Amino acid sequence: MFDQFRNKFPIDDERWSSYIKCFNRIEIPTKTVLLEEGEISKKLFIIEKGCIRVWFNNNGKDLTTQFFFENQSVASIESFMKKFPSPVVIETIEPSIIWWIHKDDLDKILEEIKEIPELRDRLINMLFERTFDYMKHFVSFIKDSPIQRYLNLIKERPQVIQRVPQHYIASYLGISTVHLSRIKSKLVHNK
Amino acid sequence: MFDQFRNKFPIDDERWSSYIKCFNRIEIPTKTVLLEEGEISKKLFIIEKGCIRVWFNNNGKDLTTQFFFENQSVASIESFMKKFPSPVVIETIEPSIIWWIHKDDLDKILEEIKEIPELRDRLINMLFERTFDYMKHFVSFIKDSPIQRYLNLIKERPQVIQRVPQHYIASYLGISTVHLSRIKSKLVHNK
DNA sequence: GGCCAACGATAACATTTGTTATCAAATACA
DNA sequence: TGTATTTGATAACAAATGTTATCGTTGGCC
Repeated sequence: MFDQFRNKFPIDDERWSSYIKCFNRIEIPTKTVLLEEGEISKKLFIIEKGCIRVWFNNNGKDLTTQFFFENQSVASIESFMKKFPSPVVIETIEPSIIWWIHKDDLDKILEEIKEIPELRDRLINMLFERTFDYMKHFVSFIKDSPIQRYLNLIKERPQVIQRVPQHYIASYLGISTVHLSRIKSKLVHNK
Repeated sequence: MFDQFRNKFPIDDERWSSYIKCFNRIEIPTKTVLLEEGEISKKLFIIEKGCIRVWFNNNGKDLTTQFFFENQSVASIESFMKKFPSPVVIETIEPSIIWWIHKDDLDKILEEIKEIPELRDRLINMLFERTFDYMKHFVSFIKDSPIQRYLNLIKERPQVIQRVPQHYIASYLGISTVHLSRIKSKLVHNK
């Protein structure tokens, strides 16, 4: 899981393994909740295998805001950073293998590797990689029609189309499942 | 304009006035464009009097993303920070009195006052004050109906309702002017 | 293998929202 | 002051989207 970082930076074996020890590996089934709404996020998750969605409850309907797959890291960023109660739920949508690290340990590691800024930056970058996409997704709600959002998704994140059940995709696009079905059928027939 | 900062921090008169000199005061009519789409933002604007809207062209329609009033500062943040071409237009919607400072001068000042971190932080905070609201506005597109967005606006930014022409408000809410009219009339009659 | 739940398509109807056109009121300005 | 422009309301119609219900398919699980 972490081999991509090994050998790239001057860290001796002891230190490396002390870092690795901070990570915990769990195997969990579909629909396992990793972070509840209202809970303060203290763990960062990294996906070895499987798929996670992040969503919140909006007047009884779930509204999916993000999907994550293998090698991506997941947290309720605001909650994790600022110790707010999380507005969102983090939940698996496939049987998954997840690594997690406690915020305290992560902070310690980040503090310790200050001397190797490239590694530190690369780590931080990896952790918040998806934040930019997240923003883009928001803007697309303002700019684009549902059909356009769906086409963007096909183009930019085909994994989502392939692996995620359609009703979660509908919730991500902000439309009803029926309407998503209609859009798909229109795309097949008219084109 | 800048008196709110004077006397609060230990800066001698010479230095203070050298800073003030970096700011330029202009009086401009309604519909003056302060930053064009595609231009690289090099000026930060502060409003002494008047009102500014930020918008972009989306398939021929303008889509307003933010409004600014007295004592707020305005820039196309991404463009200003990273020297990207600006995706947005910055334009007055009232006859206005604006102060502006060039990015180079601002950077110089921020560099110089590093020794007074409180002032530096307060300045930076002031500059990016509206970014958080901006985010909130995006989320509300996903969570709320147009009626709800309008009610939120009445509650949280009554100035916008009072001072901004209705078609700009509609464009900010992401609906047609006709629909905004309908919403208003529904609110008056049903309630 | 059989059953139950999850998933997805589709139809019928309701509601929301956009479009176009028209008119009245307010405002700017020559 | 008079006229043109901007602004806002409303009606009539069209398009987009939601809701509810039904049905067939798939897949997990005992």
